[in-house]
Amino acid sequence: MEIKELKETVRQLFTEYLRVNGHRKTSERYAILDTIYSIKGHFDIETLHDLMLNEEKFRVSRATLYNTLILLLDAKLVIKHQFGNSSQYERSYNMETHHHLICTQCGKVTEHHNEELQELIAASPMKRFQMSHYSLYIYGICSKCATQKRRNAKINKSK
Amino acid sequence: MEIKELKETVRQLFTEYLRVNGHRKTSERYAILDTIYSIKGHFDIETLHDLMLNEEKFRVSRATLYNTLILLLDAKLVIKHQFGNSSQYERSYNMETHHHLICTQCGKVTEHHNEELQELIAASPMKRFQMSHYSLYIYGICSKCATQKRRNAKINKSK
DNA sequence: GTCAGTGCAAACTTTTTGCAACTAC
DNA sequence: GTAGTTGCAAAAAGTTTGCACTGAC
Repeated sequence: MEIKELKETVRQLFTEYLRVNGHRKTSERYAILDTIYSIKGHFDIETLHDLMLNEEKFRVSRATLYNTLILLLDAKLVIKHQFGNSSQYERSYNMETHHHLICTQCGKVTEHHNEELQELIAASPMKRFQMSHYSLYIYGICSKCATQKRRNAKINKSK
Repeated sequence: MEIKELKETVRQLFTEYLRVNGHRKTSERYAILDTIYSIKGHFDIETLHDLMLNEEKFRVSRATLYNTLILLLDAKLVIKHQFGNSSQYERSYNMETHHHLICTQCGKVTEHHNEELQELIAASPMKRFQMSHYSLYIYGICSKCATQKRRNAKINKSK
């Protein structure tokens, strides 16, 4: 799906969500949704705020960002992660499910695809619990940090 | 393993960790470790602080709790979660791997065991990434909240 | 005796809240 | 016109930091 088409679709979904739940259609809300669906990876409130200001020349308060994100989470158009210090968000409509590799050394987050795993998690039988979605965070050392570590070990050895 | 035996083991592991890394063996550190290994589920700093004060009659500052938890994380005797508002911690030595079911309605967290899933995740091939551990958070509605929801829906209907 | 570790309070960061002004309906 | 929404600033909540004092080595 093209980006323009995608944005149109989520905009419609959001409109429907707002209608059903009796919320108002404000320009801020649509501008936020639009910006979010221009971002490929994760983002936090700070980044979103700056991006809207610089790229879209649209200024919204942080309070509105927090408020709107609650709606978007509820509308299932965005998902929330909590690695790092601040909450991270990510667009979720039409996104392939993916898992997160988090480097405990440098904090870098990369995506990891594994269909077999996805299916097994989705099909995992849970007593008395209705799953809506899930997050898998895999912690470890990324290749860059591993190389660095080996290099440091070598230096220390030769000292 | 009995709880007393477990505490003794982790105490030895921690001692070894402190020795190797040139840290001092303080009564605070051992008291914290001991309290943590008395807690079965998750806890946050606040809870740990109160528990030490009330159960063990041991007063430590929050700063020391944060400092010590960094050591315990590094020593792999504790793992950290980030659901909810504050960071959650959990003892990790000799613990069965488990996944977390998080109710998006009431925030309640329960454990979920699934060996097949565990093994598949542990064996999942990842390019250029050395996994150390992982966390699987499954979001949804717990049975209690689901019942509540059905009840509310019924009331609204009959209105 | 020395310096890592501790407690305390202040600082900082992220998120929430109260309120006046605004605007979608 | 009314009530939901916004922006702002203040407050709250969680975590980190600076500094004087303490105690492990």
